[in-house]
Amino acid sequence: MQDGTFPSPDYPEVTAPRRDAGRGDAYARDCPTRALLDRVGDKWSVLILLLLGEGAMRFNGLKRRIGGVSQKMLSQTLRALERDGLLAREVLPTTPVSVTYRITPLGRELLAALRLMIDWAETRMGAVVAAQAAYDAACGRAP
Amino acid sequence: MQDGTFPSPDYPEVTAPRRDAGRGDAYARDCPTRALLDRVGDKWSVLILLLLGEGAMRFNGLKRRIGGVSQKMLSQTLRALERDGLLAREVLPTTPVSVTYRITPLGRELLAALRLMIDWAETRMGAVVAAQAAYDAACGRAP
DNA sequence: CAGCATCCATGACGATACTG
DNA sequence: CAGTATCGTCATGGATGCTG
Repeated sequence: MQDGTFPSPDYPEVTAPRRDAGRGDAYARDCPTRALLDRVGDKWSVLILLLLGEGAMRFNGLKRRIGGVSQKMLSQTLRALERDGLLAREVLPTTPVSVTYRITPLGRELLAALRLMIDWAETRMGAVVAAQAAYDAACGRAP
Repeated sequence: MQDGTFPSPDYPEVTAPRRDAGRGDAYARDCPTRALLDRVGDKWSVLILLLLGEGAMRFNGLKRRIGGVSQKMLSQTLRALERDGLLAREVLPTTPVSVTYRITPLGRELLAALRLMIDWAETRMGAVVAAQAAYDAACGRAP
């Protein structure tokens, strides 16, 4: 029971989050960077790209490796990443069908940029956590 | 009417998004990287860091430059970034008070990593949009 | 000027059940 | 195995009004 229109109720739009695009915002937010950050900021995309960076995987393989993702979110995120051209989906005509997901060159490019962020996080989030503790000590419950 | 407990209803937690941290997730999601991606993925943080990268600014200055942010989100995001140690808040005792926000060295580090992502987006999001169009043409409404 | 408090709409996400 | 469909929840974030 589907009339065929494409975007399902919660289909993630990548190009334009459909804000007030008419306004002349000083710093436009429907720019490519915002779209990328939306994708990268969601819960599973980066995890999936990281895993597929190690090698191609099947649906349930990903599900097991991630462990904590619902199959709704997994398939939804995979479809979005495929649509973005960041990964490729191959259907092998076995019985039952097996589907393999593989990162594309474009996805690998993004992953490289992503890894710099990840490296920064792993070396410097300690400083961030320390700053948070200092902030909370000073303002949160000061005597 | 506030009993003094710190986290307000919608206070952004950076360290742990309060998932099922008890589970032994194969790929833990309450890692520093996830926390960073949550911050970076929200709507205003990156924009604010970029603006403050150009120079210190006041509250309403930021609000004007961004144009589209509510002051709730602006102050909330600024407070979170300050708590993370990514920017500093200085109160000048003028009349009325003026408050200046300035990026910290830590914030500048993050901004540098961020800029690589932004550069990637600006050069390669064209390819992503093309992939989306191809995907939609093939699956969305194919004859 | 620089915020905080409150209400409310949307939508992201998870749980569950069902299919080829 | 690899999904789709549906429903409920809860957080995100915008609008509005008030304060020092």
